[in-house]
Amino acid sequence: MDTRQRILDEALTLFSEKGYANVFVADIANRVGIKAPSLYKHYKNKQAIFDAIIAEMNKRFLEQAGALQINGADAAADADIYKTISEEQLIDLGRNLFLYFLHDDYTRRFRKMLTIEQFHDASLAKIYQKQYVDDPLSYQGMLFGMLVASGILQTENVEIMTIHFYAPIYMLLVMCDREPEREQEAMKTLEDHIRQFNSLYRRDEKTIRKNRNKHKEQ
Amino acid sequence: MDTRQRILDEALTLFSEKGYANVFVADIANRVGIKAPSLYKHYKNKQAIFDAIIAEMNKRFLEQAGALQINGADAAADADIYKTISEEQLIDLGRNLFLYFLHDDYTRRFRKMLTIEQFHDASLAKIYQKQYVDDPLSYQGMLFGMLVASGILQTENVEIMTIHFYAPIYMLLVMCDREPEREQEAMKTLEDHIRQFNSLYRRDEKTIRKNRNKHKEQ
DNA sequence: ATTATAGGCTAATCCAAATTAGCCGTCAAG
DNA sequence: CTTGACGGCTAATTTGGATTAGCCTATAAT
Repeated sequence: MDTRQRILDEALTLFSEKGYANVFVADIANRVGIKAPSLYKHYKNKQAIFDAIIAEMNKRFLEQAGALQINGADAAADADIYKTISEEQLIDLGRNLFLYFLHDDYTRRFRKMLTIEQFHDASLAKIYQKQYVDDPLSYQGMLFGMLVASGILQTENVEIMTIHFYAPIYMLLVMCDREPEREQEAMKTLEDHIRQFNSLYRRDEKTIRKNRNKHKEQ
Repeated sequence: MDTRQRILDEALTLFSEKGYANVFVADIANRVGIKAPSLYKHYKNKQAIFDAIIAEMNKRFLEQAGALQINGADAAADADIYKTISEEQLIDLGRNLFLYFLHDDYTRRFRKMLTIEQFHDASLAKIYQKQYVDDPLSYQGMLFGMLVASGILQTENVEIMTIHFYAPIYMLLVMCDREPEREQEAMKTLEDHIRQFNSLYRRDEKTIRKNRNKHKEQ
């Protein structure tokens, strides 16, 4: 990794721990192994480092969105994958989402930084909201929409069902950001949550039979 | 309100919008209507202002906890109140919780400040977690425990049920902190959420009958 | 070989913001 | 009526930290 990139990396680490205003240019330089003035060979000033981090995130984010689009286009195939999704697979789905967000180094640091900086600037708030709330809901919502369509799950309102799935994951995630020592507890809760979610929303045989009867009556 | 108190008040407002490090002592003084050096007649330094805010919050918080204890002690009476809770009353419960957290000026500013400062210091993280996650869950959990005991709601796991109730409220709350213009949307979602929660967990007549049969069979 | 560029360093410089010094008016207690 | 504490002000002072100036070396291109 070249110096220019290492600066971004170390700056992100520091910003995510202390917030922009509490990080000194000299701190960043130190971690990179150079002196503060040398930073200015790479970035115009401190703000430019922050902006570059946001820009890089936007880039990664677009790539990721592109990847998701492909999955979206391939919805039929995805639907097949999940057509027979078991409780254990559902747990895996949630656990993977959770652990990816929690442990992916870049995602985690970026989220913590945005948590601190979100009120400085409406645009940062929007990025946070999109990346850690709206987009996961929209992606999961698409998935659950398919599961409902194929009769695995049942609900009158897929969006609310998706919130019921994701909101606990989100709450546990931000809990672990602030109290990492509670990760074990969070994993346990996460699993219990998804089991209960599954038993609440899964279309069981009885219900299917009941619905058939309803059809006959009409 | 005396000057000493007004300083805390204005400081909290500013800290909640910009974070401690981005607020200048002169900003606080300005809003109070005095000059920066005069602040030092009331507080030793900037940090002491922050500490006093935390101390005051702890005081208010203990009072509140005391009040809750009283309710807890009076659990039998509370149980009566909720024994016949309707869907509309459940929605009110959630809406009130949500709107209190969102609109109570002190709570809102304090929460935003802690959001920004939580990673500076583990003790701040703990306060946040306790006040906006653990305590609401524990209080709601107690309530739902009673509702289950009195046969209004049914579940195998009250804690998870409580998370299913509260996590969406929490997620909508922090959404409104960062994008206040989405409050209307959040209120709508909140209501839909609770209706669906109600229909998922309410022990309906059919189920009661089913359970009676189960008893007979045994 | 020469030169230009990239990227590092040390030693200023600059500046904003916290804090201190020291003065003054007011008012309540003696 | 006078004195001392309270709380305000202006004018320094201090300081920490961002940024600039100017120099040096290595390396890559001509």
